[in-house]
Amino acid sequence: MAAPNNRPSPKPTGLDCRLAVLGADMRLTPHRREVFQVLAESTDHPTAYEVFNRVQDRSPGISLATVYNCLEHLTNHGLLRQVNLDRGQSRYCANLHEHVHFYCETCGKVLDALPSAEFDPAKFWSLPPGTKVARLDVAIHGACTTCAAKRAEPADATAACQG
Amino acid sequence: MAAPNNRPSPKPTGLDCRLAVLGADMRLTPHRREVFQVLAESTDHPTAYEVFNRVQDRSPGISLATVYNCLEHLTNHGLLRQVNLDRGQSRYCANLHEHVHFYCETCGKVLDALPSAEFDPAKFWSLPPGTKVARLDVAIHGACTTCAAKRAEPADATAACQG
DNA sequence: TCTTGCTTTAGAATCATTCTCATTCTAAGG
DNA sequence: CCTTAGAATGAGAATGATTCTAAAGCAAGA
Repeated sequence: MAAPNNRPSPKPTGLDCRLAVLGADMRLTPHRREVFQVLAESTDHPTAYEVFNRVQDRSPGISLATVYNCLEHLTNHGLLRQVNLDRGQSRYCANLHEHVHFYCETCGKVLDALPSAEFDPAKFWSLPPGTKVARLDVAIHGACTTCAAKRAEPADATAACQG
Repeated sequence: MAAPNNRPSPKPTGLDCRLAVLGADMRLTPHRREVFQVLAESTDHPTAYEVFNRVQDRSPGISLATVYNCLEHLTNHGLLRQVNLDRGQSRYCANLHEHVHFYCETCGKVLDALPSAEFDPAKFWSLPPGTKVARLDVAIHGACTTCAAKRAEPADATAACQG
């Protein structure tokens, strides 16, 4: 059953609705709610450790292991997306709309990029017949608006590295 | 510690040409050549450890650290591509043609998928104006021909998980 | 030959993540 | 309210991939 917690939220917010609907078979503990809430309020794709730091403001006693557990559960239940760019720490994202990630190689910022057109991977890349596509993981690497502008400035001679 | 470094390549093969042209400013040591050769002969996107094992057949004394060094250098000089699918070991790929990777979530196989049509990321995903795209990292997750066929068989009832 | 600097090596160190296990909490039944 | 089974939590250990360190090795130029 949808596990309405013992007493936490007096009125189900949009957030809780989402949690209730999508994670129907998951026990919604306060920690999980707060981990999710932190992600829902973030647009910067925080790492597990950053989530840990932010959740600590509300739940000072929470442990990093619990944050990892919560992130894993929420991800497994389709409430979060794990974002892996290169090697290094995983990042997490509560934006469940179909989107891809843009990674600024200069400042490290990660942006969501929404699809602006219909897109069928099988149309653009030749896969062996019979292959079944489950999901597409796209990371666009480059320079964000700010960094691209900075690099274009004539002030720095070393900027002439490449187009 | 037997390092037969005193012997440069006898005659430049196609492989060496490629190494010479692309890695112009890189010293081409025997170990680097062999690491590259192993990758050039592989189509299965081996991990660093798998490369290590294969290189050991030719250079029994090579260390894992050296393999990592070589992989890093070759990657930095544009002779190899590092492939990161989810978290876990990086894989390496000597196919420098524009392509993306298909990852079979059932058997773990990684296939190259060549573009079958012109493709402009900025056309399909809305990026802020001024953004500069350097490269696209696409991983198509799904089931390869063999695994998809197995799953479709009526023998296993649990296969009905999803379409 | 001597110097200088890159390469290689073994092992230690690092870092993110996962695991272990004792403890605590939750939901349901009495 | 009390009990109980099972899930969640926390602290710290363990893991595993990768990187770093320090000490040789080797190559090319002076």
